[in-house]
Amino acid sequence: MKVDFVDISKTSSASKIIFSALRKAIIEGDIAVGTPLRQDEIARSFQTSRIPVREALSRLEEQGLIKTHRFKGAVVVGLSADEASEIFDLRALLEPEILRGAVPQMTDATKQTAIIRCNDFSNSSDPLAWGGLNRIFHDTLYADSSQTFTREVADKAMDRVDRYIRAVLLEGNGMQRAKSEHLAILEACLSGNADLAADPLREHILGAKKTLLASFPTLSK
Amino acid sequence: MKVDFVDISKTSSASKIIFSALRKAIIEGDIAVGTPLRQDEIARSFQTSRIPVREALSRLEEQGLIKTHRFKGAVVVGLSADEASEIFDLRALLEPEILRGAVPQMTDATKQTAIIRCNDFSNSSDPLAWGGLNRIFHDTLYADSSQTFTREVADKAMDRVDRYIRAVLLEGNGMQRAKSEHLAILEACLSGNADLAADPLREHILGAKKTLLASFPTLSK
DNA sequence: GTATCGCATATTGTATACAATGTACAAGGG
DNA sequence: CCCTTGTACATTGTATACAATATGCGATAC
Repeated sequence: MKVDFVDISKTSSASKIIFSALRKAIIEGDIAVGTPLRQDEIARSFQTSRIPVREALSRLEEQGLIKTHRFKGAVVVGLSADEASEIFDLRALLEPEILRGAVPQMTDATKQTAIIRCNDFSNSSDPLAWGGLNRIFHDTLYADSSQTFTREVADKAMDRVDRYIRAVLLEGNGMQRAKSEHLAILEACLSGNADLAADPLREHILGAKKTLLASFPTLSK
Repeated sequence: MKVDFVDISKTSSASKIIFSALRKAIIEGDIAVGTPLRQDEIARSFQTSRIPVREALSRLEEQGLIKTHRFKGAVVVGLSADEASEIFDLRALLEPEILRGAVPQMTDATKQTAIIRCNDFSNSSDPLAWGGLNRIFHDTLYADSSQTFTREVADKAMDRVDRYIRAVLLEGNGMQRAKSEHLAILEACLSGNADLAADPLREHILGAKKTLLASFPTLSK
């Protein structure tokens, strides 16, 4: 008899499942900014009561992805141009630092994966997948960093702007530019020179910010 | 008739009250690392049911202050020396950047407050108050920064190491040193030179990290 | 017409009740 | 004696029920 053993203690509770699903839907832009999240409706969708839904909403609010008003419910939070700009500046501060720590630790396996992920992104012809592939590539670069707390922070910062990045990749030459910048960052990582990799990453993020801000009026409508 | 009008929509729900109280108790070290948080017990303490308690615990876990295990409950999370070290590095990255943005915006009122807070800290003879006064001083310096997201991140980073800082201020010459370093930072801020202020702040934080790590074996027991 | 009030409905916040799971300890078999 | 197993208790996870509040609409007074 063959059994796929799973650690049952790691199976998710309803509230965690709901949290993850809502988080994903929000950051990917599947639930538009300003959309009210009705507890009852969500509960029915997941076939549960409102209790785990409320716990998921508490977590989401703590992440800043939604905002609740007492007795009035929760709505998806958006960003002003200034807020988006600030978050990109924060990313430009954090991620190069993470990469600087990750590069010296980078295993060959990770390097191979990074190459593949970079290609996946460059070769994808499905615009809906670009946002996810972009994020996966970045995450792979940071994978061997031991700065777990900083990575979590960077992750949450990314969560907040993810949907805007997706939008930007779709217009203008955003995708074309990202491709070539990714390639430059990747090569620096493969060469093992951390400082050499951190700089283009910083420019990559600040460049994305500029592109985003230029088209922001169109996005926030 | 005179009435103190309050915005009732801003009154807190039970879960928010419980969250704030537990958060404060945890970061100030009043609840030791590893302590299990019993829902029933907390609910009785606040005279509520377990529902709002669970929502508060969800928020706390999302902040990383506690960790829950399915069907086994929640415990207060502590830090290894490495993790603490990493968070100080993050603070050393973030807070000087926040200060750099805040100094040019700093109002006279804030400057006056900062002077007072600096004195409050220096003159306090109650060791139990040092941790709080230290944090208030830092917060005052950042008050006029417009980088709200970054400040929130820095706040949460501070939450995670707050209790260790309190411990460090109590031993050795930690307090003496903090006093003089605060003064140097304050003066740079008052002079209006942001770059001049950011550097000693960075050194202040990295110095605290060093002091902390030196006494860490004693602390984490 | 318009402004206010009162009520019906929708929605959230919380208490209570029950089900599922972990834990500790005693009973029994080897 | 040691190991396993069963069982009672403690604790968590979730469903249901109820209370508190918001919202929209029609009635009424002016």
